Amino acid sequence: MKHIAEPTVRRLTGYLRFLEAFDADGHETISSGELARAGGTTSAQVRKDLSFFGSFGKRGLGYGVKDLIASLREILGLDTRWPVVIVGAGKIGAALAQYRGFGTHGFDVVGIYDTDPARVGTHLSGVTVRADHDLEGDIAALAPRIAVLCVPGEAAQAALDRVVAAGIRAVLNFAPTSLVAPEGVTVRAVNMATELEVLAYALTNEARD
Amino acid sequence: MKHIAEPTVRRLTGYLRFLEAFDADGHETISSGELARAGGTTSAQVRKDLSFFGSFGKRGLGYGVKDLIASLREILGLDTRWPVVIVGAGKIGAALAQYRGFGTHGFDVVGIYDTDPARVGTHLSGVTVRADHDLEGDIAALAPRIAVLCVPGEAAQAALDRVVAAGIRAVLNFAPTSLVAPEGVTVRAVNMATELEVLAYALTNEARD
DNA sequence: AGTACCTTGTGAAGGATTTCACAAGTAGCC
DNA sequence: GGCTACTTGTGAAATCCTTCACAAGGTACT
Repeated sequence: MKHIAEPTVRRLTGYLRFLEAFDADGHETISSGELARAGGTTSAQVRKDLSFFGSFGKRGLGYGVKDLIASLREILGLDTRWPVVIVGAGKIGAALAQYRGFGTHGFDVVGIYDTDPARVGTHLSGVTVRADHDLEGDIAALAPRIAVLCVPGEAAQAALDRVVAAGIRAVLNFAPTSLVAPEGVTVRAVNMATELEVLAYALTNEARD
Repeated sequence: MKHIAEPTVRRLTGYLRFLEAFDADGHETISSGELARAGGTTSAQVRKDLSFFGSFGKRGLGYGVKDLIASLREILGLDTRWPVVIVGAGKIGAALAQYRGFGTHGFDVVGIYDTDPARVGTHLSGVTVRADHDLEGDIAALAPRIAVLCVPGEAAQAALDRVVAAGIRAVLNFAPTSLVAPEGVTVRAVNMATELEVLAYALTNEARD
């Protein structure tokens, strides 16, 4: 498969989310134009995005909602469940562990780790916080594919190095630090400070009229 | 000013964050190459990014760390403080209201709103949760420039419409829904589900070797 | 003052992504 | 069956973004 641009993948996830709601509303088919309006893009973009993976619609009719949902799930790799470990049981880590949307989207929290002895042993909706030195052994045993880093910025690079050494190849980083990862490891960052700063820039510089 | 690409702005925030740490370590100057390594890009990219806004370095020497921090703060609009309202005092909204990094990055939470009477009146590190019908009046009185939406997906579009009608032009959306906003309003989304799905895609399709 | 060595700033080239525009396919109706 | 109306899928064009490559400017040292 040719390499697909990240913005494309990101849009596909948006289409999927909208389609699920659209399906729940009882709609049978949808056109690229409707999908575009919901996803904040254009109909040509929608069709191009999908065309990288095949041909899913019927000319004159549009796309079958349920079919397209199934196709997108398969494309995105969501036709299977993904075990996830959370590193760091502070405010963010604890909130994530209890977030139910995790499970409903196909991701299972199989472990959460912290260095603070006061947190180890506490329960967060079904998962028990374990000591951080259990991390490597648990990764070997439970084979999670994704690690979510919820540690302070100073500790983030070290945490990344540990999970990568233990075999993890995909990381979601909540620490406000940019991390360097070896080839073959995908790291994505969720960073409120960055988003707020982009907004501040927009307000400062892109004032219209 | 010519329009600046969003990836550029995003990288600038990363440079700023790294420079602050680099400054705290006592460094006086930095080269585009060092900045590039920290930001996961190339030296040419760093120089090009900065060149859109002027010329900040000394040939042969690099950039003065403190000078560049000041320049970036000004470029990004962070040389002033930004009042922010949070809509929704559930788990995420409450966590954000208590998040201290908000303030240290130049953003002040001036109000937090919820529809649930059980939450109204509770205190979250210095800010009292107010009833959602106070939102419009408070926006008029306190003139926040940014709204952070922490409401459930179903309520997000309505919340956006309300803050936009009240005069807000920049919105950070934590709800897992893509929102449509009128021209001139910048909306950014923070969405863990999307990021996890991008990781699932990467693991599924971009396996190397 | 001259030489060696660095690093910036930037046009130009290259590559990637988005938009355009239209042929081709499908349904519905008379 | 023929006509109309609609929508997809996709090369080609246009736009946007990144990388290249090098002149120009600066320091340090002899």
